[in-house]
Amino acid sequence: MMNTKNTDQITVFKALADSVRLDIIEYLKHTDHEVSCGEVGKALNISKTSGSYHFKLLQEAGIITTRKEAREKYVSLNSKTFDKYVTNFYKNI
Amino acid sequence: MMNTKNTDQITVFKALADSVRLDIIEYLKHTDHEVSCGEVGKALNISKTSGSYHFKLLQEAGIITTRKEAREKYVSLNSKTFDKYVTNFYKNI
DNA sequence: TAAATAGTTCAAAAACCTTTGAACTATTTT
DNA sequence: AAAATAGTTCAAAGGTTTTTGAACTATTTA
Repeated sequence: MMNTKNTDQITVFKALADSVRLDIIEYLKHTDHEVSCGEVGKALNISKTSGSYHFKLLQEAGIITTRKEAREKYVSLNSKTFDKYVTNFYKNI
Repeated sequence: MMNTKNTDQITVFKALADSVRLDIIEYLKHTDHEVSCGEVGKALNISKTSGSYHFKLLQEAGIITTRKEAREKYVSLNSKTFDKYVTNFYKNI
C-alpha cells in the first residue's frame, strides 16, 4: 500500500481543491436527473468558457464521466473515484 | 449537510494536493515514533525552508498537530481531520 | 562563550492555475 | 439557408503557490 509517485492521487485532490469545482460536484450529487454542462453552468453562474475548463479537469481526474449527445454534453459523478482516492485515502496510504 | 462556502474543505484538499505534503503525510502515517520536522525533512530530502512552509500549510489545514520542545518541533497526524473532511467527504456533501 | 543545531521569516523568482473574450465547430431551430 | 444554441480552443492577463538563499531567533553542546 506504499505509494512512490502519487500522481493520480494528486490529480484528484487538485481537482477537489477549488470552490467552483466543489460547487459543481455538490450540484451533481444533489440532482435527480441527468444534467448537461450548460444546466450546471447556468445554475451556478459559471461562464461557459470557465465551465468547459473545470469540467475538463474533473473529467481528467476521473471525478465525472461524460456523454455527448448531439450539441450537449451530459455529466455525472463517478463514485468509484471517490471511493478509491478520497473515502479510502487515509486507510490506504 | 449542504455546504455554502466550503473554505475549510478547500484548505484541506489544497493541503493534500501536493506531492511533498503527501510524502510527509505518508511518512507520518508509517512511523512508529514521535518525529521532528528535521527528521522528516532529512528522510524525504526537503530543504528546511521548504519543509517549514509545508508543515505550516499542513498545520493550518488541521492535518497535523505540533508540539514544540526546546529547539525541535514534533509533528503528528490529526486523524480527526481526515475523518471529517476526507473519509466522509462524499457522504457529507 | 563560541559554535552548532532546529526552525522561522522574508523577498524574489519561477512555476502553475484560473478567468476572460474572441474565434471556432457542430448541431438544431426558424 | 440563416440564426440560434452547446460546447471547445486559444492566447493573454491576472492570481496563487512553491522554491530559493540570506538573515534571523532560540536552544544546546563543546
